[in-house]
Amino acid sequence: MELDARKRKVLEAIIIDYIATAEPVGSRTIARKYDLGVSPATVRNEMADLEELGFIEQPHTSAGRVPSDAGYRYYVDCIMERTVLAKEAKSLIEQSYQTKMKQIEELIQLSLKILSSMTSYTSLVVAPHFGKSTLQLIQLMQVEPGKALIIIVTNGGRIENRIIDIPEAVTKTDLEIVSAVLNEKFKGIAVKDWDKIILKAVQSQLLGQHKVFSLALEFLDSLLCDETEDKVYLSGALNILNQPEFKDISKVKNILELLENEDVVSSMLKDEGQGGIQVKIGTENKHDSIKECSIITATYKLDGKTFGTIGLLGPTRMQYAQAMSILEFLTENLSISLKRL
Amino acid sequence: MELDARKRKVLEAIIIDYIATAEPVGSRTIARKYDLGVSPATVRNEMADLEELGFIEQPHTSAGRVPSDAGYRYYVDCIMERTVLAKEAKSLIEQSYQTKMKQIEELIQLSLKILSSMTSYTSLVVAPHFGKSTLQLIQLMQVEPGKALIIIVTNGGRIENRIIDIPEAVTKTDLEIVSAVLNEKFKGIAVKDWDKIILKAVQSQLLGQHKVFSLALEFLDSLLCDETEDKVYLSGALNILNQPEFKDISKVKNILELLENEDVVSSMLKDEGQGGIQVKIGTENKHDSIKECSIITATYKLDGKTFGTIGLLGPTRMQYAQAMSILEFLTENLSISLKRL
DNA sequence: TGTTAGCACTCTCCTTAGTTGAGTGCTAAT
DNA sequence: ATTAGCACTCAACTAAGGAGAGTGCTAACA
Repeated sequence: MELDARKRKVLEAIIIDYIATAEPVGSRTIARKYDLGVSPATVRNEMADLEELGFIEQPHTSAGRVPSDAGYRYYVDCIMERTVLAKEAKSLIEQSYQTKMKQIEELIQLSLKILSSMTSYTSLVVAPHFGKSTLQLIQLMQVEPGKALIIIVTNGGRIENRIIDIPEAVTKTDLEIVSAVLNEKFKGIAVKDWDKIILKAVQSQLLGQHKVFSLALEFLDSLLCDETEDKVYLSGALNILNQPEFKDISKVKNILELLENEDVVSSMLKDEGQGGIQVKIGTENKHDSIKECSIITATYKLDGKTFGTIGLLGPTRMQYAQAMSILEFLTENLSISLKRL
Repeated sequence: MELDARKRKVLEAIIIDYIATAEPVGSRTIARKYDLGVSPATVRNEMADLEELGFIEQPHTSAGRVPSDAGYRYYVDCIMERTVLAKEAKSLIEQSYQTKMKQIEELIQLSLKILSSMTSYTSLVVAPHFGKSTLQLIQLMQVEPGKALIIIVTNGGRIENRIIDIPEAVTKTDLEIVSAVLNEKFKGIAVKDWDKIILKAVQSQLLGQHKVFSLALEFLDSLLCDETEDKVYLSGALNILNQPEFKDISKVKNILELLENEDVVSSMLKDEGQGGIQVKIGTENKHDSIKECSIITATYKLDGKTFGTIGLLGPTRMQYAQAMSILEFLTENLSISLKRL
């Protein structure tokens, strides 16, 4: 759909003003504040056209106009120019990533904090499927007679552990043998590729030797089941409370409840499609409680492969240009930092 | 302070009714619903006395009465009888603890979920000071050349780990030697007793032998510093949104922000004093944002010693009797389950 | 033909005034 | 000591009357 230059300018003005004020925008305001060099009457005519095209709406007859979801969509796709981040903002992000971090989780948490504090929106991460990681180390050790600690380390510094009961007769040496065998079998292999068949095969092959093998394999198996779900992190959820559109407590409640449900958040973010920065505006979201929200998502990489999704949730009246720029720049930095781990 | 029987009955009726309805209670309601066998006029006289004593208040002249913090206090201390939990409630709790759990954290999270779902209040735990735990196992292992994983296990199944950089020259055997020495030095000792002096002593004693020692000790030292803070868990924070007294979004915001601050939550709960069940009502709380809330706390034990605090946060208009009973019963069960770990 | 001034019209928001009803405190009778 | 009766108070609701912002339409203008 092509709009002539003036209509674009009017639509842009309405959106920018509404994003800033959260108040319906009138023709006078536009004519004055955004010098289009035409009278309010002309603007009114343009507005009538824009309304017919579905880009703006009137809350009631005598109110100004408010952008519709379609309006925001057109703005994001065809009008908006990505903000060039101020040097200070860039160096703020870069410096935050300077601190040494040893765990992938810390990096993610840091990124979320930066994002939500810079944008005042809620930031979300759906962290990598455990299955995509490769195993770096698996080790069993005795904690006390009858109890062993089993620990695995994957690339990116993710660590999982559990204490398991073992027969009292099992010695440290036994545990070391088991560790050695498991390491040999699984090291360097992506967790998702330990599929049940391999696990079973190893299990039957080794079952005769030690009960411990089967317990360890049980743990690995449970990881496969439990950790098939993505892990969800979020930060700045309370920022929602600052938005005037959510002064109504029941809306807030619905959204916060949605955010507590990891599956839902995960499905909200994961719709990557192309990669790059994605924007979902208002009703483009599936879940009812966030039909007045927009979500901007980006993906980050580890070992060259797309790993997780990071997103920003705000009202449809969102600072798209700025938020997208920040998210883009931050995602780059995050990917670089992950590489260094 | 002694109240005569009828005043106590009137106060109790007011509190029970207000807890149930969140509406100011009038004399007529009391005379009718809670059969005291007297007329509203008599009740009015009693109410005037109770108001003078500071146990109830009038929001405005022509409204009914509302309990004051002092009123709740008197109710909790002198009038209320602890609810006897229904069998179903008890067995619900007991059954929840039947599932096998291997980590102290899982148990805590479970307890919180039970609490907040049974009471509809927000439940909180301030988890044991790391320093109180004793070390069960410390182990270093190589992840890849130049990187080692250091892991410690304390009683109660708490596990901490970190990946540290080590000189490439360090071999697996070196790491095992270091592990062995550290185990020997620290095993069975409470973390808080690894004070800096001992750490330093060990450090200077061993520094000559391996760089790894000093790195490992650095980790232990950082645990001492970082983990002096208590760990805070919470569940059901959104339950606050259901209370009519918090329909005002700014109050909710203040409270939720308070709950995000771990130090504050920790200071809110830790005021154990005697042990047993403690109640802090309204303005008895130090923090302004929860001056309209009450907190019920209890402590749970591990190895016979008081370990952590578990609490319930709700409006001052709280189901004290029921909440206290649930909390008490659950705390017992939690302590028993911890023993089994 | 596109732009603009003018104007009547609409509709929300705010204020004011009146009404209702719950609940009190006081007084006098029991 | 208790209670019935009554006048009084005050929040909450309703209705009515501006005020103001903004529109759409028409007619004049470049």
